[in-house]
Amino acid sequence: MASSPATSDKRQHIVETAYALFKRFGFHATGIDRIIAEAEVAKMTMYRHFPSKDGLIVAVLNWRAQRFERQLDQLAHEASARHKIRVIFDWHQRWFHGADFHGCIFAHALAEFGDPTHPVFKAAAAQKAGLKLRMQTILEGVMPAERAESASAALLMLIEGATLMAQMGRGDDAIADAWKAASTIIAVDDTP
Amino acid sequence: MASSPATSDKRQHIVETAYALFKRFGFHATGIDRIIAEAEVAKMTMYRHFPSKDGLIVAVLNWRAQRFERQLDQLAHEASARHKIRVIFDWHQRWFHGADFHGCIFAHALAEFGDPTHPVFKAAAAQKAGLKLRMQTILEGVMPAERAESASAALLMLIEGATLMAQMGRGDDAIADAWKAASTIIAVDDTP
DNA sequence: TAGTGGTGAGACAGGTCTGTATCATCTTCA
DNA sequence: TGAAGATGATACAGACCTGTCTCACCACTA
Repeated sequence: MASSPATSDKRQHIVETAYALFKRFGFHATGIDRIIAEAEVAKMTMYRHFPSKDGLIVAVLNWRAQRFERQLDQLAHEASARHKIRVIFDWHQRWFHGADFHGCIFAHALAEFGDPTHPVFKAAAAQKAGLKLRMQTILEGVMPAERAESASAALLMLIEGATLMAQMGRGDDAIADAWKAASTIIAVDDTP
Repeated sequence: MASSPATSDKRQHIVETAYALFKRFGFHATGIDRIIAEAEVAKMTMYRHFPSKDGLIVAVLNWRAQRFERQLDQLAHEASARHKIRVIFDWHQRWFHGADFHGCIFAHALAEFGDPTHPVFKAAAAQKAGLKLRMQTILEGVMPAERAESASAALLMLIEGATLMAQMGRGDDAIADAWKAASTIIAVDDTP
């Protein structure tokens, strides 16, 4: 092999450990020392795999975004557009009920790195754009492209808003109300 | 007077200076030294008015929430519930176009202080609850209480989501799409 | 056996952070 | 004039931050 398996293992272990700490305590509040202590690796091991803390954050966000996309891909077996959207909302409902739910790490990244030119900002914005594009593509099958564009934007806003509500402890009502609104949007926009 | 006017002036000046820095650079990334340098006050002056940095943050959030409520109060002169909600959306549209718009500072506070028992978290959550209650009260005049509860939750999610989109540079489309969706929600829920 | 690459452990530099202490200065009002 | 309170300026402590450096260790391989 080009690289030994132990190498990739260490790197991935650091990414997942950092993810758990970032999402719980935030990016600035989580120090390198805490990450390497929790991951039980030497500091130099971390800095050999990632150029800097910001580089690690970007790697964490990209890994998390890919996992998110993969999970939705595996669930996308429903026939109708309405059901496909519903599957996405259901995924969020289950996510809200997870033990270690602390809000959306991408939204948090946007909050802590407000500069649009910053790599962390870009990585977080890309995840949002990906989710919107996914829903837009689904809706384009049942409505004009222009309507699919604005409807998918509205659905994304509902999901983001629901995630914020869930972080404040109202996850159950949030996703139910969001789906009620989403259902209305799809139904109205679906019938020209 | 009980306290000299200069006292309140200094305190308020610190609050507004800290607000400008917090919303632009975040809470953890903004140090006390930078706040007092920008405000041109001594460090002890700041610590005489606020018990700690967290105390200053809470004071900033509470002041900003009160200003927000005051601004909406002044605009709430429309007759119909639909127009009253529209006024709130319009306020956000103007906000998005402001020169120093960097997203919602309350959402950012929730992101950086994830502990629900933390005073900063509570102050931020209170602002969201206040906005929802305002819209809920408006809607209760034209629909059953139960529907007003879930409709106001959906409207809040749309606003929060639109604010996130605006932070990513899509403010114009965001508020338009949000209002389109909101209009549908109000219209459908309005006719039983 | 000897070399090679990944790793662990920890010291270290240079800077920044929050919060406290000290003392001089200014304004205000009696 | 004199007292009192608010403020400015600055030094300081103790902790934490990111990132670099050195050296020893271990597994594997030629």
